[in-house]
Amino acid sequence: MLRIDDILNAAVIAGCSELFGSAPDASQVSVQRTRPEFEGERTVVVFPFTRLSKKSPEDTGTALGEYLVANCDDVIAFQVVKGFLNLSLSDSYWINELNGAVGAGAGFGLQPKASKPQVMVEYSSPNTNKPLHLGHLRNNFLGYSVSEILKAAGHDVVKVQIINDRGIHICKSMVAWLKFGEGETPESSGLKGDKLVGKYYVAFDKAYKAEVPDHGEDNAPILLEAREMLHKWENGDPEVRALWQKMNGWVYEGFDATYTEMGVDFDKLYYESNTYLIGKDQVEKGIASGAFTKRDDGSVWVDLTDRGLDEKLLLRSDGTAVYMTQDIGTAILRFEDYPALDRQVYTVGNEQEYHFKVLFEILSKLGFDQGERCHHLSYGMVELPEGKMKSREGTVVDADDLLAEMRETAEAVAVEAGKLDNIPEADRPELFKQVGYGALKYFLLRVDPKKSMMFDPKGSIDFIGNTGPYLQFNYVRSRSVLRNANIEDSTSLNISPIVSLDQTEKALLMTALSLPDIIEEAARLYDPSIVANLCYDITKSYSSWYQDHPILKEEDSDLREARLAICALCSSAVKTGMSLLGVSMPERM
RNA sequence: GGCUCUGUAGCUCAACUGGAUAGAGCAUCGCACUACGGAUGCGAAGGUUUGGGGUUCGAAUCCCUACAGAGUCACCA
Repeated sequence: MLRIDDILNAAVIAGCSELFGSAPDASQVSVQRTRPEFEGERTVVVFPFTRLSKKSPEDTGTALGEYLVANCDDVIAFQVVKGFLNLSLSDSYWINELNGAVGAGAGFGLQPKASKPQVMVEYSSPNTNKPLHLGHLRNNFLGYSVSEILKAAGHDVVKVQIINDRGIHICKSMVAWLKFGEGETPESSGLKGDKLVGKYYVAFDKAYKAEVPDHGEDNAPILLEAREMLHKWENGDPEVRALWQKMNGWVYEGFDATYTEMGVDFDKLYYESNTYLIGKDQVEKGIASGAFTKRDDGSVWVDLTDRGLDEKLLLRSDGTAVYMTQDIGTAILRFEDYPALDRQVYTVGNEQEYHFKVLFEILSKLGFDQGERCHHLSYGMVELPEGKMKSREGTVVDADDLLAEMRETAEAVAVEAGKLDNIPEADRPELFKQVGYGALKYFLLRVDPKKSMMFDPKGSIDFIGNTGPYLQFNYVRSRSVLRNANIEDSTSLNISPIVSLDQTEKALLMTALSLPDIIEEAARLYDPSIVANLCYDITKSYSSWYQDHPILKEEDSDLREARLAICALCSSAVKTGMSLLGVSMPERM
């Protein structure tokens, strides 16, 4: 909240106590921004106090308003409308805030580094035989953005992913490559490694389906071969392991290229082939401590019915691990790797909500108190106009294709608008990425993560209206103004306290100044959409203000300086906010 | 069937977590126009917040209920 809000909160409580003889509970005090159609900037809702004052809302508001004007230096006037007490703050208050924020420079809105507990964020974690698609883009952008937001809020963040590099699915691709591949490699085919392996996964499926009518689903020869290969892999067969490493290597090269394009990164990688066995020991410990129970058939279960959940299998009767077993092991491994870790955040689709509820309960049951602080960053599916993406129907939107399309669209729009004359040839590819990827990231992140969202590939993404490029365009314009004013370091701007600001300017300032609160809230809720919406609010207000408030042409030098500062603050706040979404802002476009 | 989530303008999304007359963008129509960068700004039109009850000064938001959609409830991952 704004600095003034703390003061107002306290003053309202003190005022009630003095005027009405008893103080309201802190939770009853609500200070919010005044709606633009009314005079003033901050509003106190007075209904809760009528019980104390035993007066009408209007009289209560008036009494409180008079008290606040008398006792708070920055409150210069008030107005009561129905049960709402609207307060006008002094120009000097806003100038002070503006000076403070501009003085903080690029650090405005950011908490000191590592001033809060260490958090691990897991995201991406793809299957290694399918290329990345649109759903992964939402996952990656979300995970990356939440990591950046947590950092900005002062947490030390460790970005990780678990790579699903073993199992029957990998063996399927390997079998198909041996049978049909004729030694094809990324180099020989010119295909990206992940695409090449994906191609053989599809080839396997095709061959398998052809065999099913004659042999049945469970006895198709090619499936038996894959199972045989999985056995060999588990027994460490050197040839199988070598092939496995070769093909996974191709996939990683392909994925890395895509991650680089997306602008996401990881501090540490976990591989399922290294962690899939470690959960069993933890399950054994759980049996010993009484957290889990072993049944007569040898299977192991956890009973969570007292927590409103079900019983869940942790080890099969033959002693082999299930998915949950691995996740328990991996989670505990991570707590061991990072002893200071306060919690883990898992960026995984909402179809696994139940799984993570169970996982966190189990961690608590095993004595890890971090369990109750862990968070499943659950997100909804990205749907197409014709419904869900289905590989069988060929409606999967490939990540690399989409990124390329965004670059091309950015270029086409720039050419169409005749914007490239002043952009050196060498800088253009980078610019098209900034604009194209900015549009895509903003589009995917401005929606509340938990909601499923609609993506229309044919309509593509607009570059006007509430879009990434609109924010970039206004950023570029404000940077241009600052350049023309020869302002290299805006922290040196210092606004005279005698400048008078109009209502539009105060409202704009109020919006931009809320960046620190919004970052904190977004970190608390693990929700980048709040940051995206703030960036839009600032930009929209800025653009409207810019239209009829001359900056460079303003003749009053104090006012000119103040407007330059507003310009600097808005552009800096939006740049910071957008960087938390993984969107980089061009200087020219 | 049990549990979870969602339902807001023609479409895509907001609404400070219970506050004032529910706001933006797109699309439609109109206005500004040699613009400190027009990838702009302003305005019009568009709503019984899925229906029905309830709680209270006050509900898109909380409770109950009906309806619609999604997910989940595997010795799958």
